[in-house]
Amino acid sequence: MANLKFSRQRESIKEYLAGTTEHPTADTVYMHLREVYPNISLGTVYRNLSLLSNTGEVLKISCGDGSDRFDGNPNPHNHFICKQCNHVYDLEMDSIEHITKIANENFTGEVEGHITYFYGTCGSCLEKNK
Amino acid sequence: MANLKFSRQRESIKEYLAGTTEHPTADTVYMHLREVYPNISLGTVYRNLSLLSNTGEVLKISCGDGSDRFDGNPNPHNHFICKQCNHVYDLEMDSIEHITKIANENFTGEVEGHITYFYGTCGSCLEKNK
DNA sequence: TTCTTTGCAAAGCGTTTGCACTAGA
DNA sequence: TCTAGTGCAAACGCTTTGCAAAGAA
Repeated sequence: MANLKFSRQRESIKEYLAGTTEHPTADTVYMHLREVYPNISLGTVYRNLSLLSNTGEVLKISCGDGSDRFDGNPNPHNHFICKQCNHVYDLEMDSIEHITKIANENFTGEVEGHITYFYGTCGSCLEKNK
Repeated sequence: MANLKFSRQRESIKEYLAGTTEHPTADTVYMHLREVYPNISLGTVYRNLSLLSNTGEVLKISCGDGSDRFDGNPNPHNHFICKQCNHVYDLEMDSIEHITKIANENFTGEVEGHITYFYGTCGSCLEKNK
């Protein structure tokens, strides 16, 4: 692809994402980056986030409820979205990669993979509801 | 919820969705409805589509690539999205509902279900690529 | 009549883009 | 130097919304 040059801003975005498990939106990333680079623009954040998610260094989570979220952990793992507080959690669970094979069985085409989001109510919301 | 009154437009939207396997976007629905109701507005289409997807009569598919798609088949089934032509196909495959149980095993909260989209290359795109 | 739905147009929201300038190699 | 990245602001695409008029019960 194109030549990449170092950029403080991009580095800082990667750093921030690597250090949080919060799955922030682009706007949240922007808010945090502004503490370090007060002049950074939202456009730069978007440009770098899409660049990083294209190279696979960052994961883009499109849960279809408004804005996309980003995950600094590039290793394959699953996500849980709380219906109540909308928080996104990482799931530590056994692999479900076999479902791709199941999908392939009766399909005239090539199923390469899948995107799965689990939903329900998270622990702290269950607690609040009591 | 609220009281529902009959509406020709809503009925026509349901009818159109029930008669296609194309998983159209709101705009596509609008284009088709205009052939029957030339004065129908995009707002009406959006209002009815979200109403119908709330009651469960219609399925909303948010694949995160721009616009949402709608499916007139309310029975649980899985979808395949072609990376090349972006078409959405219904998958006839064995149930994968057990993955919800797998997700629940080590999670402090309540996993109720999941949304899964399979992706890859569809049959007709594979054919074209030859 | 009463309350829902409509058409229209404007606004909203997240995201992308054009451009002149800055900064990394 | 040369090219990639930046800040800014405007534009974009999809969706939602306010409002007065129309339509169903």
